[in-house]
Amino acid sequence: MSLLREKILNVATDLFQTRGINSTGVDTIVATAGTTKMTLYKYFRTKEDLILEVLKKGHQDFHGWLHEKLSKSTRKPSEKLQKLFDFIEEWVTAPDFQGMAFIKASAEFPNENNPVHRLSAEQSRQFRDYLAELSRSAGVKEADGLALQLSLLIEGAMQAEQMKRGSGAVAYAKKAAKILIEDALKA
Amino acid sequence: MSLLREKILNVATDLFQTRGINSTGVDTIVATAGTTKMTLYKYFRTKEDLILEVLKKGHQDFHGWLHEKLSKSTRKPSEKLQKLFDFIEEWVTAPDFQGMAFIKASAEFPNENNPVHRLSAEQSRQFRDYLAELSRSAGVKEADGLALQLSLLIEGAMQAEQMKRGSGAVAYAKKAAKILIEDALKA
DNA sequence: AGCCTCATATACAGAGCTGTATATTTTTCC
DNA sequence: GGAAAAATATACAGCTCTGTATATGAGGCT
Repeated sequence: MSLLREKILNVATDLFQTRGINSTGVDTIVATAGTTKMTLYKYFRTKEDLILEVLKKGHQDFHGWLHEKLSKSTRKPSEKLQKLFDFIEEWVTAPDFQGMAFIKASAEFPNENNPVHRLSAEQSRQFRDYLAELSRSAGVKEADGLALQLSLLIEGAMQAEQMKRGSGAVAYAKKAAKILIEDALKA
Repeated sequence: MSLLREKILNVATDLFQTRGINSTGVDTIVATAGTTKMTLYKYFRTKEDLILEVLKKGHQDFHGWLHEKLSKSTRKPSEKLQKLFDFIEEWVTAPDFQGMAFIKASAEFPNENNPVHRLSAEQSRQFRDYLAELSRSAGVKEADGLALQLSLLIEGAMQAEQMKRGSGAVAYAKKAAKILIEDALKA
């Protein structure tokens, strides 16, 4: 509804990624968004609330994008699993990719009781569940196991690519995934 | 040489892992170490210096431990690659494991020009080089590729285990590694 | 004893941080 | 036009942070 709220969310998303969450003050956020603290605190109760909203939006964007891409690409569940890494590659090698929000957030808030950490862990689990669902539909018996392995490759590649752009990590993750998927389908 | 310097390093290592680097003030460090800021700044020029030293020590500890374990386990290069994930599992499932320092540090300092980020990336690369060396000695043709894939699994598993202790990620990483290694040896 | 190095205690400057209070301007809607 | 709502400008309280300055104590060495 509110343009300003969205603007603040987008600016915060960008700044958190490029400078880190704890290193980004609300003053910087409102200045970049071209508004004031009063407005920010009208839409978000605290900075922590803003962080949580940024995480939620980021996860929705990623998950929604991926799910739509997969849906449009093919209807056969077995092919979806094959296509998966093509889209992951597309996502990760996009020029504005700067790391996965929930991975970084969990590093900045290591305490397991911290709300930000909890949400990050929850999102990581949700993504793994989605991978398990894909695997199960594709006829993989040990779907949970494969899902975990694929998530390690994906999150590892995202981590690697964030640490050094153009690392080429995703291409190798893709090859590894192909081998693991084939093996899991045989079993 | 100095006991206090070591004490500060150890305390900082622990606090950085459990609370995050940016969220840990030097006041907290010296209070926990049972000393004062004057002493800390005698041994470390700035907090950034301290962070860099903590990273260096952490990496040396890990790399030294792993290399010794591998050396003592077997002399055959091909077996080393097989044993690798047993030791990784031992390291990661140790009760005091709280994530890999250089992974977290790169998330807290995303700017590629930041010294902390640079050192983190450097350590990540060094570890991958070590894996490539192991792979090459074991007779793997595409050693760099396998090394990258294994590093994704390892760093992904470390990330997962840090996010949620007892996730069992390492066990599945191990299985995946076995498949990938076999495949790479065949090629 | 006297010296010298090491560590401590304490205080503080200067900056940045989150969150709020107050007052003013702009927009919206009838 | 005129009232109600939304956004702004500005200031500030209270806290935490890094890094330094100053003055004091404690232990080893000759």
